[in-house]
Amino acid sequence: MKISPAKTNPSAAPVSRKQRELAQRETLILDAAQNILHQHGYATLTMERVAEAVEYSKGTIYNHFSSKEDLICSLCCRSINNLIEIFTRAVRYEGSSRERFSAIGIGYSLHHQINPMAAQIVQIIKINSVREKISPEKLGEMESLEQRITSIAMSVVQDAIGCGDLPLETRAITDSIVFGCWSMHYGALLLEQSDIPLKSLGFSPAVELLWLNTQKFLDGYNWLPLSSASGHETMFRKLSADLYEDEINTLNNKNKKS
Amino acid sequence: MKISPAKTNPSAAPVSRKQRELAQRETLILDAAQNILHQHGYATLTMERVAEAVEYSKGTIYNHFSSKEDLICSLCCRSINNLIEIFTRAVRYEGSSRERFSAIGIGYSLHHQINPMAAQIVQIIKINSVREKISPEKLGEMESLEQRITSIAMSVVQDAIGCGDLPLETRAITDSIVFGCWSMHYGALLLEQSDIPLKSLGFSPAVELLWLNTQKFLDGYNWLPLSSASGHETMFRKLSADLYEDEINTLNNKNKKS
DNA sequence: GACACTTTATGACGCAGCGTCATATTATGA
DNA sequence: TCATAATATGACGCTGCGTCATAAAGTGTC
Repeated sequence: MKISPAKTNPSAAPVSRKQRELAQRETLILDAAQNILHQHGYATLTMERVAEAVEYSKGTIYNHFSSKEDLICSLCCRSINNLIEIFTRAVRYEGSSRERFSAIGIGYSLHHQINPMAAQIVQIIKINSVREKISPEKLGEMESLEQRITSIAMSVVQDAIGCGDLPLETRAITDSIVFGCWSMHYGALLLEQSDIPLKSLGFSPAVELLWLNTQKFLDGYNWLPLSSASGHETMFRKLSADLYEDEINTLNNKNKKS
Repeated sequence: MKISPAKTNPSAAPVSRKQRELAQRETLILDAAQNILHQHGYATLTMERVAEAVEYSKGTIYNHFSSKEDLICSLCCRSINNLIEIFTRAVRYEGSSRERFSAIGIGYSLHHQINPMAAQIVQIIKINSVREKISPEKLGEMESLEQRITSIAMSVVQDAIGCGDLPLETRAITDSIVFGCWSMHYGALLLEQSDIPLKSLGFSPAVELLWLNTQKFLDGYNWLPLSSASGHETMFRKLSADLYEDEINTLNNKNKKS
């Protein structure tokens, strides 16, 4: 049983009604899966349940996704696409290179606070034995998205080097700065998501620490303008207000409800 | 079916022959599980297979571990215990506070390079739906180990503040430094372990980046003595040679084989 | 060593969830 | 209207977890 190409990124290719219907249903399925994930957790995400939610049979779901892992990978791609939009917004911000880079971090953090399951999914997708079950095409798609999002982050670092905000050392540092921030954010959000009792281990809220640490990290690289303790808060609030009004509202509503 | 307390940490309590035999078998089971994990990956780790490997029946395995997740959690505890030994070694090192703290990072990194599966296990254990299946006692045990290892790292930061190597700011920073390093290391090693093609995304080897970034991070906090590009390498080699000879040999042998 | 009784080991069984495939249903087009 | 192709369905096979009635081994007493 084969089915249309079903591109996540609808290229400019002409699409027939069939293809549109198919793409639509694919979205429907993904929405349903996301819902189940958010409302009842990963353990209850079964293909049967997804099928039931969209009122199609299991077989039909399998026409769209070659395995459960494949479906999850698609959710992951969605998430990265979402992040790409956020990153792009941050990069276009009118501010110093450091502000723009920091804004990326805030966006990343907000995205994961709004979609707590995203972190779990990303985490699950990274487990090798899970990866093995994903179709090569979908893995390729995810990889190319990762490529795109990485290059967005790297471009800001390049800008900073270009305009002298970052002292140019002999060694290439673009990758190390991006990797440092990525790993720090990734690690911090995973640690927060998992129900490790950080608080009882003596830690302040992860999101706060993450912001502070990112600034210290950039200070370590002498990324101008250097931060000051008082400047931190101001900058954080400014960037949040200027770039992420919607996200912050969403987050507040979410917290209110629970 | 109940069975003896089976403490992982053999407290000074008098142990009967029975209890000793039981503890021994528990070790046997854990060894077998670890083996399967290392040789054939997570996907093939089934309770049946473990039972077969130790030549006991499945039921007997379940006398020791209430679920598969419980068993994995025990492996995780082992891993943390291993890390505690490494951290302790680092803390006792005769050197500056910064060297000792950095040494912790190196040890953490080495441990995960030697036991690639450790990262995967830790990752798996952090997924909520997995956690739910672990007995509260074992989770408590793990938590207390996490408590211990955290406090070891924190103690070095405290020392540094005490002796003036770290400028004392108004805000408590002990937790933020430890959390920053933890998240950076955790994130970096997870990213490396997962088969994300970091190289093709334009990144240098994760372990190198991790070391550089850790130093930049500590520089950002003004942890004396500040690092210099040339000093990095020297310090790294010195610490590795002085503290982790065994680990490095193990690692080299491992790489030679493959 | 025989017996009663307790403790421990066993693997067949029930169950859940993934993925398949023969069959049923619907769409297309001549 | 009918033939043929495309798609949907859900019963089925399979794997792996965890249970529990039963078997086996151990322990203590005479």
